[in-house]
Amino acid sequence: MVETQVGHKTRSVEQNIFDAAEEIFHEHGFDGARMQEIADRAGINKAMLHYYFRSKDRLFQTVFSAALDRMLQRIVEPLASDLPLGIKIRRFVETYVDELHRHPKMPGFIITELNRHPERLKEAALKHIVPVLPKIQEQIDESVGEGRIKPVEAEDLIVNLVSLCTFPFLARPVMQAVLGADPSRYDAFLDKRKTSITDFVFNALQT
Amino acid sequence: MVETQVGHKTRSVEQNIFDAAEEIFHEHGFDGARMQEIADRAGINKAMLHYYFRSKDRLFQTVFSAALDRMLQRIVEPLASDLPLGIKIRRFVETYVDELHRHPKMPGFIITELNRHPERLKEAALKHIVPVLPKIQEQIDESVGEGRIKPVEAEDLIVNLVSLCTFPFLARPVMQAVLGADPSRYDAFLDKRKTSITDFVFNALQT
DNA sequence: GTCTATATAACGATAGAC
DNA sequence: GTCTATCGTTATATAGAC
Repeated sequence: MVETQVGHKTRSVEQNIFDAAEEIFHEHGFDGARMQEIADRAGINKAMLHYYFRSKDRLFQTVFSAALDRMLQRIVEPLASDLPLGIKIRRFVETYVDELHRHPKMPGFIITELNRHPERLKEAALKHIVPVLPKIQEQIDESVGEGRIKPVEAEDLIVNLVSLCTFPFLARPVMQAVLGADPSRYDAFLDKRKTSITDFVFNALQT
Repeated sequence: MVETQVGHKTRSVEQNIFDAAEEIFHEHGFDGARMQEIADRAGINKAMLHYYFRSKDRLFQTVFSAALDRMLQRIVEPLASDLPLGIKIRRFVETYVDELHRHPKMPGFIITELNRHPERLKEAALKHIVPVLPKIQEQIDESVGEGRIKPVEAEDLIVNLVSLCTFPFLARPVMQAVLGADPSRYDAFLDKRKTSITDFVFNALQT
């Protein structure tokens, strides 16, 4: 019983550290993050960070891998399903934009850190995403054969979808200012885009 | 003549420092950049950086403002012209993607630093961009009235165009891996997108 | 203007008591 | 496991000779 309690307590502290590290790293990146700030937010001492994660680099790796895996999963999951192409696109945009609303800083975090250290992208993280491309291409070719949509490369279609959804979150400070919108109006704009992106893509594909 | 020489020499050293700082800041961001590395690349001593720019923060501000102004100009210039909407779109995509090929790291640099310090976005930088929106909206409404294109918000169209062009450069490490492409093939993909983006947008607008 | 040498502060990490 | 105290290093920035 004592061991179980200790076990639980340990897991809990480790989780507190992870959660705190996630917030700080997502906000400031690796270079801008301070171990002291993570410790403060976790409500523990700086030495504890090293006790549980040995080094700043290891702690970061843990946070980064979790973020990358989560984002890739959120992108692949709806695209890998067996739904018809149109439903699949609509479903992807809705679920992915919702995810971005929940974690607006994740794409910027991942992209910045990956540009600075491309070696952090492990092969394993991509295993489930590569086979999705040929599958989508099949669906496209099928619909094209039936004369229902215009021909398009699967690569382009997916890159377009992800770009249209992600970029307005990434570039929020500039875009919000350019559109002359306050934060809540820009949030509304982002959410409204769930339908406007879908319409835009559907129109582009329509024969 | 001596003063002129000194003047030239001074401007040249200052320019060397700026160029070096630009490379380092664009690559590592503010937090990751080291004054020593900038000095090394400029071929001068670390103390000189402070002699010419007083502090790391001031040197960064100079580099950042230059980057932001340049990017905004490259986006606004073709959009603010008097060309017909279709030509304008094609022209924008071509010139903007070319600019991105020349400076692939600028969008990531600007976006990262602006997310961390939104206060760095001065009102002045946006003065020339805000009036562009109503103008494009006019052009859209006109073409819609003539039954040549589908109705669309100018905000959405511009955000879509910038997203489609910029994101594949921003997320290069992930996207290149996902598409299973080597660097040169991904460069070809990016360049080919100049026409595929234009086609995609034209199709989306087509009645 | 340009250098060397150094001040000052902050960071990641560890030692050692409890 | 958790703390305090501190080590060793590195960062920005400055002082002062030339």
